[in-house]
Amino acid sequence: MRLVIARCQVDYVGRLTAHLPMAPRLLLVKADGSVSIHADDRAYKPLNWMSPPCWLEEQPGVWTVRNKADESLVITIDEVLHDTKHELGVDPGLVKDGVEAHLQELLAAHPTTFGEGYTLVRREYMTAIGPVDLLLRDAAGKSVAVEVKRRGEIDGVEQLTRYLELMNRDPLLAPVAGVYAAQQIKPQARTLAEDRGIRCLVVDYDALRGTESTDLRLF
Amino acid sequence: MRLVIARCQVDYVGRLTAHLPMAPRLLLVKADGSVSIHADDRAYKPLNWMSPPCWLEEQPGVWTVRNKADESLVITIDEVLHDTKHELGVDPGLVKDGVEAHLQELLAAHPTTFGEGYTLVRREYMTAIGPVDLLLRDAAGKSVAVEVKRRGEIDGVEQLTRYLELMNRDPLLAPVAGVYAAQQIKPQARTLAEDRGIRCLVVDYDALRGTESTDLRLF
DNA sequence: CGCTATATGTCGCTC
DNA sequence: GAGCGACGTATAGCG
Repeated sequence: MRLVIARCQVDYVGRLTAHLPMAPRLLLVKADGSVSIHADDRAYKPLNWMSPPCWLEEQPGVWTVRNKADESLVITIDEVLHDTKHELGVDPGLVKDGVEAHLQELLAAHPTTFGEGYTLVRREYMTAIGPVDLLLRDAAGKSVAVEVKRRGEIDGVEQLTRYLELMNRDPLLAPVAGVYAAQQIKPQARTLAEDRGIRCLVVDYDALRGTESTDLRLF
Repeated sequence: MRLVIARCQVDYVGRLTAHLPMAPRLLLVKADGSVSIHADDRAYKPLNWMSPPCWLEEQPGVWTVRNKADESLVITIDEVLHDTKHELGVDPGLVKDGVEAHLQELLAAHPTTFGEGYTLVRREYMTAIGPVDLLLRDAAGKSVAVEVKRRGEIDGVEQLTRYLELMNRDPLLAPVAGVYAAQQIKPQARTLAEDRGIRCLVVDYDALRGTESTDLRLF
């Protein structure tokens, strides 16, 4: 990783055209060839950048970064204030906990969370407009489509509504009931869901994980 | 802006829980108090971060960054390999030249792109739930609502559907037809749109701009 | 490689 | 502060 502090001007031409007037900034050149330009505010977002794969051509006073799509980032350097290089190696990577995938996994493993006698048919059940998170059958054998979200907001209800509309036209599945399962459901989302006959289920992630470890202890 | 290269371990507890094992990384501390942790790849996204407003408490070997929502980032530092500070001042900021607004503008100027005899009623036609990008009338005088997007995805169809539902309740407008206009329309979005009776129109931005310059030459 | 859903999305605007 | 839409969204996962 190379760290350069320099007075520079930046011109991006690609999906849009953007220009940064001459000023001191951080230029970050990473081992994968990517380049980003940071100002002294905002943690997350660089002012400008080029994602890998891309190639940096360095000439005195002008850096040009290009990618396959012929987007370009031209960095005109007026004065270099700092320039160091550091070997970091490959990062072991981030371990996340509490994301949607894990929640879906837990619910798939414990379909009775949705009710007595519920069984799992499929995770990621494919439809023409995308995959339904969980397809279950209730005790009576009726199809139940489940949309899983960490935070239940209105767009998740829309998503499930689309799936239900489509699935209910399939005579092999219909009638299909809908359940919106999330760790937290916003009032607006709940109102819309219930108005459409979709059941809302607030899932206690820690309790579910607890069940999991209880199972592990039992067997 | 402070640049620190250090062997560190990071633990984030907040909207989710995340952990980074001990490894050398870049710690970026900005003037606004924000902190981000970068590996030697990916230009855009830090491995972990805390956005401003937030506060860094530095103790020997342990940095703790906290925000109002009581999210926390704990950085355990094993070894500091580099530590420099640089005054950058306030950035003059980015100048963008967008595409999206221009596309709407071009279509408004050339309503016959949608069909023979089409005329523009209004751009940004206000409804109770937001502005419709374009309101047109076809050759027969029937209302046509247009949603313009650079890339046509499914949420644009939902948006247009909501507008159409509302507008079709207005006796002065109804019946209102819908057109989804974009430079590119994803198959999923097309399927949903056509299923709802919404016409999809793929717009050639360059051709349209070409028409524009032809017009300019003619007059 | 292309497509789709997710994101600690972030950012900027309106209400 | 919440809600909504755009973003050069980026990025991961799967066919």
